[in-house]
Amino acid sequence: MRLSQYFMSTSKQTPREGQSVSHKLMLRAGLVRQLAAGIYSYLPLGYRVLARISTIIEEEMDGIGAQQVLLPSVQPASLWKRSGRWESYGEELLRFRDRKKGEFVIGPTHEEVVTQLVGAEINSYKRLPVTLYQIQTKFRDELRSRGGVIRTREFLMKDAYSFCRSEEEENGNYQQMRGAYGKIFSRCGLDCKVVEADTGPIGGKRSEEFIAISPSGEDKLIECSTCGYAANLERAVFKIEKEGNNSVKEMRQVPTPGTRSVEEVSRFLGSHPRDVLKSLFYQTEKGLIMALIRGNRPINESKLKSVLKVGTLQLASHDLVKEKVGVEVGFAGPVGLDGYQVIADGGVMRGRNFVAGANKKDTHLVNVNPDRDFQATKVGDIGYPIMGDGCANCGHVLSFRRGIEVGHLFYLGESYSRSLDVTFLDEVGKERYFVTGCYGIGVSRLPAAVIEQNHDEAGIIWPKEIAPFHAVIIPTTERTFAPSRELYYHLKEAGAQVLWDDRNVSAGVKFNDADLIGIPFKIIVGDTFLEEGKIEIKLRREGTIKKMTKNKVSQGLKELLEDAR
RNA sequence: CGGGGCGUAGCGCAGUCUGGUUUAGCGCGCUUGCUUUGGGAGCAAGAGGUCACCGGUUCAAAUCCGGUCGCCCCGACCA
Repeated sequence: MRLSQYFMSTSKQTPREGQSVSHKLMLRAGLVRQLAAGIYSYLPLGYRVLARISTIIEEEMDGIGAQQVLLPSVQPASLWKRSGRWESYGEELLRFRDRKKGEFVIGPTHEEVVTQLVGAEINSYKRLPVTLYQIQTKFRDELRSRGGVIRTREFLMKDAYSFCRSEEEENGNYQQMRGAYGKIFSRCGLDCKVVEADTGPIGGKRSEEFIAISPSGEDKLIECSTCGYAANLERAVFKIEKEGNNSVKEMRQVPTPGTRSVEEVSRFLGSHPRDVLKSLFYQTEKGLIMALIRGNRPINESKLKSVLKVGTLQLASHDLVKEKVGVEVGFAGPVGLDGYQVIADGGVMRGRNFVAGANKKDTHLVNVNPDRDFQATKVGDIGYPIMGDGCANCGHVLSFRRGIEVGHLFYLGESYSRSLDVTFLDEVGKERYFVTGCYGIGVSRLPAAVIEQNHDEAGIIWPKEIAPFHAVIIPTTERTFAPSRELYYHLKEAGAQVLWDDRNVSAGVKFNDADLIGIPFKIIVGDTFLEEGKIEIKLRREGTIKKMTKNKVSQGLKELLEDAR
């Protein structure tokens, strides 16, 4: 491609919207442009990267026998009503009506469509198992998009769905898919960690995420370096620190004027936050409940939801608590609290002599002890891990990292085939529900994740498998323009993906643009060629230069593409 | 949805507090010409603006007041 004709615009300045490294670089390199909040256009350079990533995905999916399809993004509401997600998916599901007033959605995911399709086509165990996949645009009406292309409302996703005869068969499928995902991300040049994950609104029994490690990622994960346990923070289980065997003391009231937060109370009374009981009221469909946890640990609301077996959960407002319970927030506690469920974190039950609200303004209780002074309705794990917590398997101290979720594996079991009532006939002629799994990759988020892990001050450093072009030919002076042109046509004919920077600008501009857009190799035709008859190939990542005669360049490039990452 | 910020040329910004000194300015980019060309060149001449939108106050509004919309960041929520 001649650069003078290419629809590319690079910029020295970062547009105001750019915050994260990848977002800034994607805008400066002209890969994407924003059209509206969370909605992006891909320019030729950005699209080429997506196309190369898609090719890798297709190769690996085809490699494990998955078959590519294309499903509609506009889907009838009736299908979503059947699965129950018309109600449960919430505001994120974009709904609209057509001219005949029929209700539709823009698909945020495709379990309904694909399950319906397979159910209609396949009636016999003889045609199972089957895995279908597509690379297609999804729309989820996120509350807030962020990080450029990392969290958008419209995005490109690879989604695969497998239909099996048995759990065992689906397990095998899951493992194959997990292997393929590992290959895909490593070919894209990503350093990923596989973690146990929360299933979210997709549902199902078990899931794992591939997280691309990056400090600017929005997901947090914990890892154990000893036994290898790794999990998304949302899902993480952990071992709580051991407790000293303190003797139980006599409970008494103390005045604590104006100290509401755990921090204020612990400072006022000179105790550690872990010895203060954080008592929070939540509003649920089962009414108001109190969640109880030690003051140094945040509450994990999704765990709380599952302990309570409720679908929605919201921290109750100060006014509501005052009105219903008659207590000022900040002075509420479990002692003497009648008529409300108290859900206590496991850690609470092990402690002794806590500080807790006295359900009386400006007053707390000290030496509060579980069982003696209050009863928990339920005890469960409702906390997030914090620094210093140990691995649930081996007890070793856990470490914390951040990352970008790039892939997600779900073992669904029969959940969708049951809710949509699709079945096949097994070997003995019995009607059975399909055992399914679904598998996603955030395709349009991948370039951002790759850039987060592969860049320097000058710009992007594309791993060679997903680079938009392998090399850019740069004539540095007018006198080397003609030989560079000759080389360009020669390489193009040999099948190389090359850009030819035929623009009438200084060599510095060409070098800087080539670095910014991250092309792996710069093929420089300059003074060295005039003086020694040698072309230089400069490696983007390493910065090293290889010199060779003009007729060796084609072979040289081929070799470089094979060994460099 | 709660909190914070922003909206002036294609992009980045100044001007807004304290209304009039501006024909709304600067840098980058863009166009034309000449000179340049191994790491973001120089000179000269140009093009480009409903100051987000609607309404109000005023002799006078980018500037003050009210409303609306859009976008970004933190949180909540979520692949």
